[in-house]
Amino acid sequence: MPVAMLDLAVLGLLREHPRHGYELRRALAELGYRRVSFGALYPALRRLERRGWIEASPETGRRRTYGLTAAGAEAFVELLSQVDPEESDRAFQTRLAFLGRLEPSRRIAVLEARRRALAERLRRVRDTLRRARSVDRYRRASMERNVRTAEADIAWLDQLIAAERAGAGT
Amino acid sequence: MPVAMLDLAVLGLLREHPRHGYELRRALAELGYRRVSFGALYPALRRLERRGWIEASPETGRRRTYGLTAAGAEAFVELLSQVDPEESDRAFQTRLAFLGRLEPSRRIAVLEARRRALAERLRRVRDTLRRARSVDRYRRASMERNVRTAEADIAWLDQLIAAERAGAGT
DNA sequence: TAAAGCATGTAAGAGGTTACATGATTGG
DNA sequence: CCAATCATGTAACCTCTTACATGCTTTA
Repeated sequence: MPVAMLDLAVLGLLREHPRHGYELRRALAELGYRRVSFGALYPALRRLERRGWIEASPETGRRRTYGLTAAGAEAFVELLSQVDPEESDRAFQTRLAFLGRLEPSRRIAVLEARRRALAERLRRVRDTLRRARSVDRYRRASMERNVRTAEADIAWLDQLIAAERAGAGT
Repeated sequence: MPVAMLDLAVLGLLREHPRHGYELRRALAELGYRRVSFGALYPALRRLERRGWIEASPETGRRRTYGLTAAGAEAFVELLSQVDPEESDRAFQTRLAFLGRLEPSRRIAVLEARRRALAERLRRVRDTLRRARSVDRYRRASMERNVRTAEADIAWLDQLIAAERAGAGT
């Protein structure tokens, strides 16, 4: 069950306040989503509505303004808490953007799950690098980059976890 | 026309020598693809065959062994050379894995196109960071990570480009 | 008044996922 | 002999992309 990150982002944004599709697109861009197409966004809204996670308020002019339902708020916390070990950096970034909306204990669990996943990835990448003797220099460069990036991300997560434990306020 | 990276990887691997599906899956894993599903792989082989880019040699037992055609070799170089500015790190990594198969001048063009795309990304991310005053600390942490990562990747590309210009042999 | 931006949507098609189905071969 | 691995595939479903369609409002 890989969570659709667009769904998570939409729920998270509607948790802040009701919005219509076009407005969501702008907010998503600020979250770092490079222009979500309408062919992705509007069907996603229908999907979430069908599941009872969001609902449209009476239309104001041409706009369909959606708000989060109670079930949606629950689903949001659930989706946000489930870290998939294989999830991409991009997906984790979406998760992180809404981490402040979770209770502190759940936040730490998410950060630690991500840290474990990265540590495992680092282990695998180092292993591949060790076993690969005569690989082409581009492949080697790419593997070395993977090691470097994973190390930097783990150190970064450690900082976030430490700050979280220190119980910093926003 | 966003290039399907799986297609590119398959063409690149078959350029080395003919392989059957199951074997391709193993080779893809070594390239860093976390287990490509058969429901993705076999249809991809059919697709490439339909386009005349690969062809199966007479079957050996249960295996269908595919090789690259002349048209496939041409398509491979074409696909490998076209860097999409929006392409993900993951996609670029696939491209990089086969960069050694391009002529040196094209290699540099690919690396520089990627560098330009990253520089542009960095510019945007810095801009967002500057304009974002009162963002939540997780979002800020994530933006700062983006800046750091982009800077590291640009420096890394600069090294690759310099090595390329120096005309290093494999 | 024309262009750009606001606003919502549909249709076709590509490509991916999971689950299912089949059967041979190899190793403990 | 049973489990794992080799090997190929299909079917249903999901989500995304691009392109198209419509029409209002603001600004140069």
